[in-house]
Amino acid sequence: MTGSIFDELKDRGFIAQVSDEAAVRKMLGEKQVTFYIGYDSTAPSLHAGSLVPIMAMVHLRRAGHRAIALIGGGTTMVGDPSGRTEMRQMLTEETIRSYGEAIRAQLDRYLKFDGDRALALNNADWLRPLNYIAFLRDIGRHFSVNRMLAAEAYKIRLEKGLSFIEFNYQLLQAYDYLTLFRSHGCSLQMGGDDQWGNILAGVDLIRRVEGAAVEAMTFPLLTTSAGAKMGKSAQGAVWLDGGQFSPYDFYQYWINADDRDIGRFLRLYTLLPLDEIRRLEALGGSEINEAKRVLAYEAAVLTHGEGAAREARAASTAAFGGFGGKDFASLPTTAVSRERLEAGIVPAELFTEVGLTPSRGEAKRLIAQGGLSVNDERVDTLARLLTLRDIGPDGMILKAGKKKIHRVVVKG
RNA sequence: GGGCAGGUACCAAAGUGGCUAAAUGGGACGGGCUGUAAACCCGUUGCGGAAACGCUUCGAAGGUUCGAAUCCUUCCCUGCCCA
Repeated sequence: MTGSIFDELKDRGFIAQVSDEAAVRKMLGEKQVTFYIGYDSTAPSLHAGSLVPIMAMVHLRRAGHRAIALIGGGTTMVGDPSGRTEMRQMLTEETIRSYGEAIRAQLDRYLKFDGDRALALNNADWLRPLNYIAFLRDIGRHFSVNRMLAAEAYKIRLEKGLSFIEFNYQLLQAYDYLTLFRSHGCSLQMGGDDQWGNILAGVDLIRRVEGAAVEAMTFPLLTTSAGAKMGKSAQGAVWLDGGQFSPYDFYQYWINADDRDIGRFLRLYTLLPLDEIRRLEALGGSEINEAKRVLAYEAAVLTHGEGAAREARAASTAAFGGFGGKDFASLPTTAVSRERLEAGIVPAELFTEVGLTPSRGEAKRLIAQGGLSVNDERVDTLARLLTLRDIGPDGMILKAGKKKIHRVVVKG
């Protein structure tokens, strides 16, 4: 048991609000605590925005505590209105189930579910069978509509519209906490700061029903220094699934971080000791790129494993570094048939085909603006055909803008 | 259930019969400068086409018209007020 895990989290910037700081510090320092974080199954993969709660679980688990990752198979059917301007799209049961499984598998990579110190549960197991009337009488009566309506989380929705189904979300989440308290002795719930109200509702419910004191803690909702939401890139969401967002792109996401974010990100998204982080963030000028490489590599190791992280780093160095090994093999690559290359392909077609541009029109626009290049030579005419001759020993390197790179090789 | 106001491109928001692929702002993207950063400057921003031009888009479906985001009908959805 690491006595100072609470302070470690605090120093790393993980803590936004705590129900009772002294009590939480004490319990985390004295005994094994069972804590939980819920993940709703709204997408087939988690993205970089979920990394903070994941890292918090990793830290706590390493410190000897017991982690419960709660897959929201039941709550996702209702949809959390907190902080949203509109109602979530309703997903089918089947979709929710498959998303939930994918997310569970993803979390397993960080938490290593062993059924003892780290376990994955699904709230569909206890929410689905609920009886409406019984639930209203046992649980619903403890909730004050007046108080709920006054909550910040509902403010926007009271202006734009809030349906009854969503209004129930908080009760279900509170009931989750109660259930985990009863079945697993769970006494700490964490989540993003937008979950504060929902989490406290659970704390209250447990106090009223069980007369027990349990705790709550939230993580800051991060934006980048440029004001963007965490986890959005030019390519869209920064998925943690390598199939949806390649390790190379993942690595690049961190490399491209704003200078001002480096220290913060190193603390949150790597397990490096604070001393080392302080050294890295002190680097000035272009040397800060060294810190970015460490951040990108460490983050990639945690999410994609050491091998993939190495490859991503090598590809990145090859594409941008100038010096060092020319390891283009790890760049995202597409194979094109020999026949088509012999005939020649117009750039707009090939760039769009490999996904560097969303449409031919966009590709043409970029050509007109000097934004496309092949083997580092600017494409300045729509007509220039790309052929076998453009394929070098490392293939043909296509670039859209300065940062989006793709490699084309001959098929077979 | 009744009354009123709305649903326009990624978002916000103009447009009320042809000059509108649709003003403006934000966002995003590209170029320049740099350090694969920020700030700043310039540019682009429906799809196809080298272009001429064609095609699809203004909640949905029908209709009027030479011509519709704009007029009519029905339907779906949202907000406000009343029940």
